[in-house]
Amino acid sequence: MKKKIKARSVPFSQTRSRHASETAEDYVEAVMELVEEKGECRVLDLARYFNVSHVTVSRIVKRLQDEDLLYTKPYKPVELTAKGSKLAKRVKERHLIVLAFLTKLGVDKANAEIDSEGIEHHVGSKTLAAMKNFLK
Amino acid sequence: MKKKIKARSVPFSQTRSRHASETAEDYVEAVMELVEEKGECRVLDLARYFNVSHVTVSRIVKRLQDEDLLYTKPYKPVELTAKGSKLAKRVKERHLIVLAFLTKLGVDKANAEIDSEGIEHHVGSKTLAAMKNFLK
DNA sequence: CATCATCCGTAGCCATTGCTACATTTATAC
DNA sequence: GTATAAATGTAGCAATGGCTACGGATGATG
Repeated sequence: MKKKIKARSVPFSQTRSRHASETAEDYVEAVMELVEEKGECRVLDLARYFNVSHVTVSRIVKRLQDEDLLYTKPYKPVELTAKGSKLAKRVKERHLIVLAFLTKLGVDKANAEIDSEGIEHHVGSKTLAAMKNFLK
Repeated sequence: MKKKIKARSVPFSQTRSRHASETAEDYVEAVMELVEEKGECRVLDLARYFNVSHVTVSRIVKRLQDEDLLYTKPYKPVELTAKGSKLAKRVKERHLIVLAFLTKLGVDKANAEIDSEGIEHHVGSKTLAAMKNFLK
């Protein structure tokens, strides 16, 4: 009486790389925000933003530079590449939609902000469209 | 003209432990499902379920046993402890609510299943309540 | 231009979650 | 009961993201 195990679809296939992608999304979004807020984005700004040490930031920035999402030189500010900027805009737009969606759903501001930051990475295009539609 | 960097609230404070908790939630839920489906849950069942090697599963099972969520002995099936069972029920209920919510929102079944698996871990009690309310 | 605080990089540690390769145990078949 | 297949464990490697400790670079201030 053997039953086939139904493998979970996409989300569980590559947990580690998924997390890395989420990190990338968070970082480009943060860089964009910080540049808007104060003109430039330093490693320490990101460290404070994410509540991690500057070492962690610096390593991740290095990786994202290898992925052509960020650009920086030693002791210089962090900037978005064209690719990073494009991603950041998409991420931020999606974030704002999720936030507005949760708010309209009746979630208070504080919780909507917290949950939207976690949820946003898992909202596919179909779900995003449905949220947009709900907002209209 | 220094601006204070607004630190992001909870979600970014402890990325690693958050991911570990998500893993715990996924595993207890999977064990519960697999036990329901085929009477027992083996390491290899979980490996197929999550599309990872049995080695990865076996190490995680060991950790979750240390956390008193699972119980097993070498070469024996994996079972939920009372604590694990309680968590699994909560997780599954939340999962089903998120899935039903996305479906009612107009997302097709396939995408609702994919996205709900990612979203569920980030749905706080307030957001969950709002989703439940929407379903009524 | 020297000093000093701030910023950033490097070294090196740990935990988590992937993996392959190999060993061992358990169960099945003959 | 023995051989074989399947399941599980163990060893050891890599990538990612945490950290502390330390040292070098930058920039502001006198």
